[in-house]
Amino acid sequence: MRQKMTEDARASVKGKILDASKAIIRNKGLEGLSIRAVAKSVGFTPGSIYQYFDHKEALLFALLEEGYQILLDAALEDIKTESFEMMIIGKFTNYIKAALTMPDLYQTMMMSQHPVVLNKTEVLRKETKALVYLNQLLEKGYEQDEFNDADFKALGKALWISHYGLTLRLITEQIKDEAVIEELVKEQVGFLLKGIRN
Amino acid sequence: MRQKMTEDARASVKGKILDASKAIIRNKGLEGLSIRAVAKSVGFTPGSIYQYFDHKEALLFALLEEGYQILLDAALEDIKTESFEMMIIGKFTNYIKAALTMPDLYQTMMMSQHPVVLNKTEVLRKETKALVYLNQLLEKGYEQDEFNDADFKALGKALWISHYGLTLRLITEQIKDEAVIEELVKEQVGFLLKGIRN
Amino acid sequence: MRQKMTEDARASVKGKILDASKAIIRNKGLEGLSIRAVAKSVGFTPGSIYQYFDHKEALLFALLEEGYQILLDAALEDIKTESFEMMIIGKFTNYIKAALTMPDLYQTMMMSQHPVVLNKTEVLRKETKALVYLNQLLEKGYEQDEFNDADFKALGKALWISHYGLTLRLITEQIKDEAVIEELVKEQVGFLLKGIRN
Amino acid sequence: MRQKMTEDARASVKGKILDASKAIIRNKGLEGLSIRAVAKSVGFTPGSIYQYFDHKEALLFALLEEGYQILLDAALEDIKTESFEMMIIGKFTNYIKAALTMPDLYQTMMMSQHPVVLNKTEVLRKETKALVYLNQLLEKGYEQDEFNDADFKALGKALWISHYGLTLRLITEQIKDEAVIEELVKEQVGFLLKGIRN
DNA sequence: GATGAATGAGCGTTCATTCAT
DNA sequence: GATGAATGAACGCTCATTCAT
Repeated sequence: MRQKMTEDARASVKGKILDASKAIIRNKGLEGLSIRAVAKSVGFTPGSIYQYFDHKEALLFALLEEGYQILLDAALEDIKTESFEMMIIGKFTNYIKAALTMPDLYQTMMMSQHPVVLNKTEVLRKETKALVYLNQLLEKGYEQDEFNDADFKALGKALWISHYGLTLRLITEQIKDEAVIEELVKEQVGFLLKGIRN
Repeated sequence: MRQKMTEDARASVKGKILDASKAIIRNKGLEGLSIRAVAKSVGFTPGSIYQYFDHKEALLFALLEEGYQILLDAALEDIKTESFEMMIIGKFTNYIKAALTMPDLYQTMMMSQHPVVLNKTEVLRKETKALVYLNQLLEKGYEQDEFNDADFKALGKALWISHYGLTLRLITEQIKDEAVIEELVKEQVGFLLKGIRN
Repeated sequence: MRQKMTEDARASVKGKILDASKAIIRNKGLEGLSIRAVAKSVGFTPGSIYQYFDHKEALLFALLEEGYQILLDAALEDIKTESFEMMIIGKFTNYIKAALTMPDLYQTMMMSQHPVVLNKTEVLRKETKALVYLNQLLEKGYEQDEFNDADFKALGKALWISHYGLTLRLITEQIKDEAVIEELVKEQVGFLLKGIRN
Repeated sequence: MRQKMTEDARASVKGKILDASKAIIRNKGLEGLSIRAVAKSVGFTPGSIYQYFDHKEALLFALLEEGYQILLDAALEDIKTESFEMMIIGKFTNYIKAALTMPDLYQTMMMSQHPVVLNKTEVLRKETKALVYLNQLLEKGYEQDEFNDADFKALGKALWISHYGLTLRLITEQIKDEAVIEELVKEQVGFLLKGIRN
């Protein structure tokens, strides 16, 4: 019982550390994230952080893990729309908005070559969960006569890669206007679905 | 004459420094690039590097400049093909191959928010040279009846963003097999042009 | 309690650092004072100094602060004398002796144009504590009929400036003989008070 | 003959180097004076400076030499006044104004402990030329009944030391208003001569 | 006489990590 | 479990000076 409470406490402290880290990244960028800075922000001393995370890298991992969850949630969140195309557009838009709340983290995660991270983000050799879900959407669109027959797996991948490029451009070019973003998503998805629309 | 020889020598040393820098980036990543490491690699004292580059940033700039030129050359290089679609695919493939020879540099360049760099890479608000060129290709395809009427500017942008996402995925997922790459480009471009092909 | 002990230890280490710094300045001059030199002298790694002082400047500030206190104490120290003139001479002499124990520091402090330092040393636009105190002495001398009426504020300032010039000459010309110093102070003060002596 | 022309040319180049150095000191302070900076400013390369000055120190020497001459000229310059007191005040004022045109150099010169420099600036053990001249003035003032009998040597020294302190305070406190300066000199000299005025 | 590339030594500073308490 | 002092290794950078050309 005591054990369990301790576990909870541990998790809660870990959470505090992660939150502080995210705030630091938001304000000073990834290079601003130092163990010292995190410790100071949580009211700890540098050494104490190591009670919760073995290395700085472990902390970063946890951060990426969290970030990944947020993105996934954004993509899976239910959306009421008239058409599958609108739904896809809506989901991508939500996903992008989520990514834009943590640009540095998003870039780091999506470009990490660490096997554990890659395992979740890889899209060319395997499939991300989000990608699987996207394919299902396309197939349902076909079943309900919104789309023509097509190689939905390949199309889903093309859609994903396409929106990935867009997300990174939005981050780098610091475009935050939501209307503009939605318009860009619409265009990008529009061109890709143009050939299969009924 | 003497002047010019000196200029040449200078340029040659600069080249050596840049080459060493690229090698370091290739082996240890961008964070491994330190003035000390470069100096050691070319057999200089750290201070000597400053005879050729004012700051570390200046060295990085030169590196990006070089990289940008290589990419541009790859994209503009003449290609003999039967169709515009094949040409676009060929050019993207060449561009991507070039990018893959300098993955860290490519990422750094394309994600840099430094105004001078951004000025060359920006694509949402402005247009890169490569993008302008791509649009011309599409229009010519239209004039020669290969493509339907369409918003070529928007389509060009969509193509560019799409291949950009693909390039970054190839880098991150470390896919180097040229056949695979060409196949992926073909697919990606294929979906985008599907709707306007005659 | 534990807190306080730590505080003490900290202060003691800080003291060690300051002492080492003073020794270095004494032996190699102000330009010889480097974080590295200080660290080596106290048996630390350069980085460790930063646990106690945020910048090199902060270390220098602390040094000046200490020096300033020593000077002030020397000037305010009680002296038993028959006359106010002797008291003034005695105080100046003490002050100068104190300054001569830390010549570089004294010069640095008195010539610093840093606002925080200047705030304590400025004498033409404002008044130093020592100067205020000197004026009081002169006025008491007037009340007790040792001095004539005069513009005591201006006279105090003249006395201060005068002894300041003397102190710097003693430092530069490296005169350390206390008898000589006292004689010089006597002369200098003597000429300035000559006109108001009763 | 050729030899002589070369000597002249040498001197002229030296002069150019000295002028550039002074400009640098004026703009960036003494710490801004680097061989590189001087070389750049004269259109030379660093190495060339060493053809004219053996070390940086030699360059500094020459600078001090020049500065000393300027101060001396300022002090010896003829002044038409009604009284010796006014003349002394005038000469000190001129001297101070000259010093204020080269504050860093003045401080460096007056605080240098290098024997060659000290030989010219020493005032406690020996006498500067300016000091000898000041004593003559005081004696003439006595001969012409403006002043009482007194130890003129000591008084001259006191005057010199006093104005020296004032000059350094003016530099440090950055007071440049000529009216204020003259007033301060008047006061300072006034108090010292008060006791011997007829 | 001038060049200017190169050295060598040094500077202030930062940071992940360790470990005795 | 937490502390926080200390390390050790690195970083970018500056400068007086030398010397082959």
